[in-house]
Amino acid sequence: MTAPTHEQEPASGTDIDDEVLGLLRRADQRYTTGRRKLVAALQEGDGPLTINQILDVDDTLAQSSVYRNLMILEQVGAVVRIVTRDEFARYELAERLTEHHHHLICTSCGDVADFALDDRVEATLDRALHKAADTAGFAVDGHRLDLLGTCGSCD
Amino acid sequence: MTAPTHEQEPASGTDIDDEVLGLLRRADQRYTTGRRKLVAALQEGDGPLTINQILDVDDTLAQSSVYRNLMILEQVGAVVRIVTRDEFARYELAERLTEHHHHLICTSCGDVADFALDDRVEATLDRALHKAADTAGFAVDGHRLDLLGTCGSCD
DNA sequence: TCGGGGTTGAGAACCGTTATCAATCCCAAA
DNA sequence: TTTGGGATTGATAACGGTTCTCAACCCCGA
Repeated sequence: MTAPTHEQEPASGTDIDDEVLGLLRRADQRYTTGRRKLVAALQEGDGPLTINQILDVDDTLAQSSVYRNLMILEQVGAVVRIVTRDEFARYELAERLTEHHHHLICTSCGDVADFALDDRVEATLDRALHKAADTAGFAVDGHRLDLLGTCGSCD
Repeated sequence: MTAPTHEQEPASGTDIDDEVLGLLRRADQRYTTGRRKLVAALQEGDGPLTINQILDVDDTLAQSSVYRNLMILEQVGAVVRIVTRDEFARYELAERLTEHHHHLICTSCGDVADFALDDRVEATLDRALHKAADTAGFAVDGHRLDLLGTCGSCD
């Protein structure tokens, strides 16, 4: 989502929890058990998850709480909300907690997987984007690049 | 939306109408007055429009008909539905009727404007994307690149 | 001119999401 | 440890963008 701060090693495991804890604290929010389970569920998938996918991963979570906590985690900067083609929103951990990446969106089943671009390509892209934005009087704070097509399991 | 078929000159004015007419005919659909007005409204804006923006441009159109006809025009390949950040979908003429381009999405007011990238950048990007998609067993049929930031009028 | 299938448009229904609010939990002070 | 009180939870109602319904209308062909 955000322009790459190249080579910020991917925090993993409890590192992510620490980071999320800090982000929540900064906003006078607690890192409750439910929120921990939510973050854990998001770490599971290899791409952004819908609410239903989250509830499938952990059926001890309540739908309304998941919605509310995802909203809070997004405001705090720990989670990003993504809308693709279908009617469901998807959520994933913010790049500050993972790595800069893009999405493979399957136009058949709607599933979304992550992928990364070569750093060199990413750099030239970033340069071109900033130039284009400047001429349009637009202040960039990130870009979003998705690939549309058919995933392996839909062949 | 679709990978660039470089240098297909932008059909304009009645050319677009002719093209849309053909697309509709091929699906046994008529190009009625309402649909013509809809296509005209989409040509107005310099970016994808929401339903409300369309109704503002032409208040003789009925909301339910606009929704239905946009759906039909999308199935036929004349229009593309776009979802950005907010809760409103946006619609624009398909690239086959215009030109390959990308979107400047203002995270403040939600407005969306078009912009194009240098052909050279577009080409290297396309190459890198296809390579990435191949290794993921993904059949590409297009990409989507958006710039997120603040537009001029929101400074 | 007439017949009939496509199209229209006002309103109802749908469904993902958000707001509500009483019950519960958890931190901090005593 | 106990207790008070504000944050959090979760079942449910409300919301709103979009889709569906269906009678009235239009338009093309015979």
